[in-house]
Amino acid sequence: MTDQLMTIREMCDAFDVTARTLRFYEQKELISPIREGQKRLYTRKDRGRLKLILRGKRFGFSLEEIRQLLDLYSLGDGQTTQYLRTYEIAQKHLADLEARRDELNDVISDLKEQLQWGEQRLSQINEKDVSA
Amino acid sequence: MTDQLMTIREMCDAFDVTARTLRFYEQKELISPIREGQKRLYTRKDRGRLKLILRGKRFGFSLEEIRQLLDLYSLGDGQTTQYLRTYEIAQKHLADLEARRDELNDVISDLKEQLQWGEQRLSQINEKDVSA
DNA sequence: AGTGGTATTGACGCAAACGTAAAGGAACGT
DNA sequence: ACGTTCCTTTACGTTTGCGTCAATACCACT
Repeated sequence: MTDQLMTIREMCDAFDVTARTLRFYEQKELISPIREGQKRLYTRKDRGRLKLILRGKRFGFSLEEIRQLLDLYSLGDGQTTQYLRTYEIAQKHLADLEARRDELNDVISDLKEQLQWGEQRLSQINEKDVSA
Repeated sequence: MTDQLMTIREMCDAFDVTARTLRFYEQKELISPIREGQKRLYTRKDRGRLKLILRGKRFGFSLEEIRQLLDLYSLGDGQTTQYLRTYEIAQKHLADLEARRDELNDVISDLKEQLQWGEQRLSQINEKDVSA
């Protein structure tokens, strides 16, 4: 299985984060590894959550916002009582993400235009250099 | 024209930021409004830059990174000596942005799956309620 | 018993990105 | 002249997200 337990060091190497970071996330209740005596052991679930945390950070979410998002993925076991609310929140998040993607596409288009404009200027300069 | 000059308050209202934020960005040389006596007056150019700043923040860029991106858009006047370096930086940013968009699309797909899964659970519950 | 490697819990430090007074100038109406 | 409103600079405070010791503990060798 992929249910391999990993030490903190293995996690650091695998995800390119420091041990301090992992303990910090744990303190903020973003992940909750098993304790074998003193040592922490990270499960597949922890790895999944960490992956989402790092993703969230890349998109400018605060750790607190990420914690809320993580809760979305951690149901399937608990009662469905609160699920309707969660569902609505998730819908909003989805809309937000899609808006972000659209905006990101716009930014990419703009940047590409700028670069093409720059390329033309560069080629003009090169022509000058050659003809001089 | 849209070359209307705006006061700091008008900017705050238009972009939903505080005056402190605008002054802070100015101190960091992200924007550079005109000075009429004591007061700041923001041009169309300033508004364009602010828009990009806020966009950048939404995607998790630091202000320092945003400053570099802004420099891309503000050439066309200065020397092209440094442009090659800037061009390379821009290429990297572009690749980064496209990777982000792809990742964002993955996240959106995942979330949609989760939601559909949730919808099925909800409809099952509703059936129970009806048959009870 | 000593040495080395890895983990753990504090605790303090720090940069980024502003918030929040404090104190004062400039323009305006009355 | 006075109060009000809007802006200014200066400067200290705060939160987030970790970095960086310091002291301690566990385990494996030798």
